Amino acid sequence: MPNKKHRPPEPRPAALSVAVDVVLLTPRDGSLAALLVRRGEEPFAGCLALPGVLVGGDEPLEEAAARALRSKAGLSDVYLEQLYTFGAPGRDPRSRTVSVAYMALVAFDRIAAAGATGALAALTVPWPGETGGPVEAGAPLAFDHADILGLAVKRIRGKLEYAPIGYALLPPEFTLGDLQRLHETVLGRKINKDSFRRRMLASGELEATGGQRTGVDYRPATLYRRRKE
Amino acid sequence: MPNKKHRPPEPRPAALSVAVDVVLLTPRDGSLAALLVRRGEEPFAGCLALPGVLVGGDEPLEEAAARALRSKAGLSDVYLEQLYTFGAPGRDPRSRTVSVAYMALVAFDRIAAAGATGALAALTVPWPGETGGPVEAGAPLAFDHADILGLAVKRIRGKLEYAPIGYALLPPEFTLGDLQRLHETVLGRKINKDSFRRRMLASGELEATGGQRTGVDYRPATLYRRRKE
DNA sequence: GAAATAGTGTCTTTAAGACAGTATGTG
DNA sequence: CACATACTGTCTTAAAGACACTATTTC
Repeated sequence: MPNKKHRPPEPRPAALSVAVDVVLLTPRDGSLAALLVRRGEEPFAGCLALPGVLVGGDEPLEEAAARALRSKAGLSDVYLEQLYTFGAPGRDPRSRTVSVAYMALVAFDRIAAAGATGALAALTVPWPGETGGPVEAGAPLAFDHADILGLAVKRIRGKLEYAPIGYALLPPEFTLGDLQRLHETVLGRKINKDSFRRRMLASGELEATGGQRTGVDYRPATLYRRRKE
Repeated sequence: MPNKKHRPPEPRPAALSVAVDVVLLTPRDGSLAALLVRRGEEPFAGCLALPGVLVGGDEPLEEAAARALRSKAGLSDVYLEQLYTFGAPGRDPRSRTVSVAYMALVAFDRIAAAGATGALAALTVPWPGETGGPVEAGAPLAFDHADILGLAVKRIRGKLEYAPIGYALLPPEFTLGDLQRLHETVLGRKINKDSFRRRMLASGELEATGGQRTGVDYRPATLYRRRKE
């Protein structure tokens, strides 16, 4: 009988609000940035927040996440991955809301191209640490969105080590230097060049196009594309 | 405009049911087993299911998961970790229910000791694959619980490679052989003895007690405990 | 001594980091 | 030519797997 704490009476089941929030990350000027929208309504009116919507009664979670991106940022066809579910009772002061967070990584161009249609407001999130945790985004974020953002960055950095993330963020043909700079941006640190080259070339993911990068001040680099197979 | 599919009208926000389901894993006779309870009610009456409850209106998610274990299996003080959230519209035929899955790993003794009080019904899940995916548990599982179980096993196996999981499942003093057998049980495959010994001893997590395993038919092994620090 | 597991020592392979040195474009 | 980056080759280190061998208990 190790726990003699007072137990509350069995809670009665209740219908709760279910929301999705989307962390859309993008490499921008050498560091990671996240898409944020400015809230018009209370609570947290005027604050920055992750794009999110309430889930419809017959709507799949991932579809709701896609809808959030579409309606708040004008973006479609983004690969979304579930991140974590946040459900602390006080996280939304209005009513109990459980939020399923999703994350995605897209090239900045796509956000910029869609920018006109959406209500998106801010884009740069200076990222201090390396290990995750709440994030400072200049302005304070609404709700627990700083925690969500922190977890998202931690997750994407972890995935980069074993998953072929990032090819979708580069043009069809790219150099190993491009790829390394992208990885460094996502990871937020320099990585060893020799080891990176070896690892990428040994992965079998790359194939040389035969072409070279032109229009640069220095020795042109071999262009690669991601192998189809 | 890459996507010209018909878009449904914006769904109206709705209050949904939020549940938690708990995957309680335990090493048992050399393989992983999961705690399942037999459902009394429709739907899926008579089927095996993961212990779960609906989340109370003011109840944290993790607390609801602990309550599920307490009420359906008589277990308290279990370390729970959020696994994934399942929310496909058809997963519960009665009404739209989003389920936040949690997982835990405990020693079989604790389940057996609590067994009398709970309504627990089945305990052994023969585990076929290594990579996750839906699971056969002998009997068909209710709802999408086979998928949840599959993801849980995949996750615990992944974590074993870098996290000091498992010490809580052994008595305070144990041999390297005990620890290796535990890892092999969780992973579902044999692992290299030499490498395992080196890795464990080099991890700094272990310290020799000075004692030896007695009462065995063969050379007694050094006993270790997990280092406090 | 046989059986069974515990534990040690060494060799090979693999991957990462370090670093020297060469190659090739621009100014 | 200097400069900046691309690329190659080699050395070292660390960790994993393989394997041979020794050690210590019970029967």
